[in-house]
Amino acid sequence: MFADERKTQILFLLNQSQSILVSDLATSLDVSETTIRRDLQDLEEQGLLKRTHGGAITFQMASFEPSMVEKADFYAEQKMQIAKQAVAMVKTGDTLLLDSGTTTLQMARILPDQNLTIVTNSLPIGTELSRRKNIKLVMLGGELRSNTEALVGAYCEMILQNIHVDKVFLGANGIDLFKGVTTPNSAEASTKRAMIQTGRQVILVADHSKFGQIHFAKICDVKDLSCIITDELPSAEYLSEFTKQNIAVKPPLSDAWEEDG
Amino acid sequence: MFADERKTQILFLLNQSQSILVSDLATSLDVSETTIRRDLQDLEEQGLLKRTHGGAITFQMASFEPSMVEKADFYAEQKMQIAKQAVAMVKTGDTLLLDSGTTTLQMARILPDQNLTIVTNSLPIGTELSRRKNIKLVMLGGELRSNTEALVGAYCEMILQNIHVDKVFLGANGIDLFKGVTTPNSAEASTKRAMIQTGRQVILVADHSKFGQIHFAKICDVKDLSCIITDELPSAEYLSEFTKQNIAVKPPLSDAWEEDG
DNA sequence: TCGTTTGTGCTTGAATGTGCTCATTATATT
DNA sequence: AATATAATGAGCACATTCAAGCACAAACGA
Repeated sequence: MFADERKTQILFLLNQSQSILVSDLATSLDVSETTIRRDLQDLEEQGLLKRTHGGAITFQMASFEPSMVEKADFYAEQKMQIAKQAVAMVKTGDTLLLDSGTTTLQMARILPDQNLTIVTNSLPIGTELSRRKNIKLVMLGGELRSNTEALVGAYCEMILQNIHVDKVFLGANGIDLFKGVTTPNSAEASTKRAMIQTGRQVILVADHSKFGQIHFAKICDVKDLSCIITDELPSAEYLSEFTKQNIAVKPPLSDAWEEDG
Repeated sequence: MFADERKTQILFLLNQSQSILVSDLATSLDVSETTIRRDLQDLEEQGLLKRTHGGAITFQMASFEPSMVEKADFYAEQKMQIAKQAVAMVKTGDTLLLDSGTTTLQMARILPDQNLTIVTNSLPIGTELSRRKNIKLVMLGGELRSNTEALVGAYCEMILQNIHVDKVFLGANGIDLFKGVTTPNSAEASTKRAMIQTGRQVILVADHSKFGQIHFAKICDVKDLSCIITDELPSAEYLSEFTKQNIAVKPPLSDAWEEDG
């Protein structure tokens, strides 16, 4: 039996049972386990299955996303990476402003229960943090936008004009070198703009898909940011511009960084 | 079964019941509880579920989790009666202010999905109403008091000074003819006082146990109320005083009432 | 024939997955 | 508020599986 025949056979067997053992394959195909492992490695590189310890499984078996998780949020894992990076910037005693958004919500979830003051305009973030003992929570008020569960408007901005925080963690839908940071809704853009005014450091959290996107309402220019946390380095063009404007860019993989911006 | 298969299975089971026990998972997946805990830890890190003591819950579930205050509520049934009475006073198009508290939370839950504007300083009420399509929600901002999940303080009152509503539904801990309406916390009392200023009609929702009680911080005099909704008629002394001051008293059993006060 | 390439199997140290124990912490009970 | 009960996390031990390097053999072209 040729190697390619064997690989086809492996895929056939796998599709029947959804998961399969290296040892079983070795027995039934009458080759050593080493050979099977090499085959599985090839097949995984071709994206045809997912290896596990002791065997392999189909992608349907491996991926939780499609039907399982309610929100078909494809970037859930990346957002968690970004959230971890962001949380790493937080120090005990800090006063933070968390904008509404899924990434900042993840941040709130993994925020350590240390002495902190958190300001937010996001209802779910508020609910999440309301149970924490060592976190002092200040909600911004205002009208609720139901799509984003964010509070916006004049009342919100009225409070923002009266506070000052150490770090603002901002979400956005698009980042473009020329058009700046943008979002679809103008009321939210206005609120986000007010948020930027309240913070010494403005940190944008955005996955790589946001680079190059442009949406209706402009929030600010790229130069108004102190730091961008993302999951994948943007193109050299973006990077050099960020460097020129002294904006720190933090992808999740690296470890040590300076904490200025 | 491989670890990844097992994790997929965990998510599948979790999505069916919204919450799940470590012990049940260990039994049905035939591994030790230690292993299940490790799986849950991984899944939590990926942002796919929220761990609790003894198991895990979905994020949707997490925001519904009843607060401590609500659990230990002996008068739940009475409060539901009061809430029904209160909701009966609401008309389409009304602008309402809902104070924080378990009775007003019940109100929010049974509020018909008609054209309404609701202002509230309660985080759980906000969460409850955020899903309603025909209700425009305005959150008051401010610092969160963790016992009551109410927003209080200067920022809250700043917004209150800028709004006006048709009806204020107020909660309190004590009602006494001489000492007035009282609550244990002075910050909340101050906020409630500001609420009273914003409304044409001030409706107090309070079960019968509150009559005669006096707490630390005074909110207002009895005469400042337009209406009291309760579950059991108070003593003749109270009733005659209320009548004298033209305050409507509404126990739940009766049906027809005039809607002035 | 030789040297090279390709496929396969073996060996070994390292990595991974799992379950157990026990001190600590969270929750429930009184 | 104090105690009892249960759940957790950290560390350890054990078994299994893996990756990488080496060895061997068959296939192939010169």
